[in-house]
Amino acid sequence: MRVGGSMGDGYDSIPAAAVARLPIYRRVLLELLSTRVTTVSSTRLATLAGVNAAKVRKDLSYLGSFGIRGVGYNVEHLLYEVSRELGLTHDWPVLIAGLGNLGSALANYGGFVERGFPVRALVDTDPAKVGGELAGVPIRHLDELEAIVAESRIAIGIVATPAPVAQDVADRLVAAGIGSILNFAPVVVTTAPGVRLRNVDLAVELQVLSFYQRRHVPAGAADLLEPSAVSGPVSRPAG
Amino acid sequence: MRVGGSMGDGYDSIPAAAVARLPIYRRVLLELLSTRVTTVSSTRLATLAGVNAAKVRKDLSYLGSFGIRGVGYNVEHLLYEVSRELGLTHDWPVLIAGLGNLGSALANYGGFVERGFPVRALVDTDPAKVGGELAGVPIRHLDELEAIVAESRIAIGIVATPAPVAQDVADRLVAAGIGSILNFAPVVVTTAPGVRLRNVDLAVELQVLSFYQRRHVPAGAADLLEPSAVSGPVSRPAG
DNA sequence: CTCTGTGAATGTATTCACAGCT
DNA sequence: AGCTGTGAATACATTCACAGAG
Repeated sequence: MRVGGSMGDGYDSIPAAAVARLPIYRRVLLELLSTRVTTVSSTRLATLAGVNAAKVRKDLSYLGSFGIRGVGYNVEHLLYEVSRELGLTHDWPVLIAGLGNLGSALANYGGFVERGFPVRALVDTDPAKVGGELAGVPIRHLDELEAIVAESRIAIGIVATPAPVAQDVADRLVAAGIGSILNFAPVVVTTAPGVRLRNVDLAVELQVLSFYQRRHVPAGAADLLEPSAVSGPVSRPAG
Repeated sequence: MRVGGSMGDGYDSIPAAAVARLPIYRRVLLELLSTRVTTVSSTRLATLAGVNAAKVRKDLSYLGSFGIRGVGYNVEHLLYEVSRELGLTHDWPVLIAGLGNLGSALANYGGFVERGFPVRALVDTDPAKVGGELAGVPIRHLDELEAIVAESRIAIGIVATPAPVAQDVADRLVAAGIGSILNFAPVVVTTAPGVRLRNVDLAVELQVLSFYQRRHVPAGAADLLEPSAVSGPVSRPAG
């Protein structure tokens, strides 16, 4: 994936790769807590998270020394520490900009609110949509952004617009004072340094799978691309 | 991120981190092609992809030497080479298992078919859904998996079920002969070696953003978690 | 004896910087 | 001159392996 370097502020002492795994550990810990398990070893946590035990111990050691040698980690305490490190001791209200197929889907998807990211505002520019609502949240016009961000204390903006307007919308979100942007539009957007930004492409993972499976072509599938006549003239020796 | 190691087959000479970026380059190249640009330098490609030029050149060098010194890369030819390397010279029909909020959303999302992953089959176990259709694709019962996989030449199975049944469904997909699985259920699933598998959590990126923004708490947000009474008893020195 | 926490070792990824082609 | 392709250098991440706490 696609984890960048140190994301701007020079504060992070925790490696980016470890940060990216904390949410997985947190999910496992929540599951363990709900099944009344009170203690967990690095080995068990590793199995449930799909990584190896040394990695779990190293990752958790960046947060402090919360385990007990010979015993393991207290599930509830570790969950608290991981949540605190991730900033998930409180909710982060999000706004979704762009309510096409993907935006609507994300607005209805319960997984965000479940993990502490309630969808508090929806904006679009389509007059047919503005004034309506989705998942119980009113749809307002993109132009009202500043007011919405202020009144709803929005922390993170999710961009789910068509590619051609994604950069524009991201710029407006930043101008409205939003400090973090998650971009799902099929284009890379950029922001001024200081704004936390992630570009996510839902189809990337499929394409990666396709790479690793490419030697097993499904029989009978038609080719879409051929080495075209135009690519021939590129002057270089064959091979 | 969340890229694993070498994904099983010992063939890959291309680093996993580079593979994960090829889809981004491909997207940029498609955009350039549609705007009639015929040549692109590593610097320009890097800007559009949101990475640096040295990385672009190194990544592309794993595919071969397709650039022209002093000039740049031929857009159409490079697009072909990248597509070929990713296995995207033909479509990869996918099946979606589980049609709750997320599964339905993915079925309606046009981004998959646009990038060569047509949704050819939908399965669920809910009698109220089976027999109906979504985005023009009939919904069938999970039990018909083997037949569906064979008749529709399914290459990749997408799991979007509730967490408790995700592992079961993944096992059935593998038993039905599917070689790649993309799991969106909020739980880590595992498979026998040889099956290509990616576990994706849509909320992970939000949690990572929350980590990097956690020192800027939205004013007035209520705390959800407190150091609980239970976490106290963990015996270790403070600090 | 069990299991954590962590230095040291190893393995990957990124970046530099420049030779060499156009 | 401009730009690629790539060894060498650096930075980052993972894994090993074991001392030390319980």
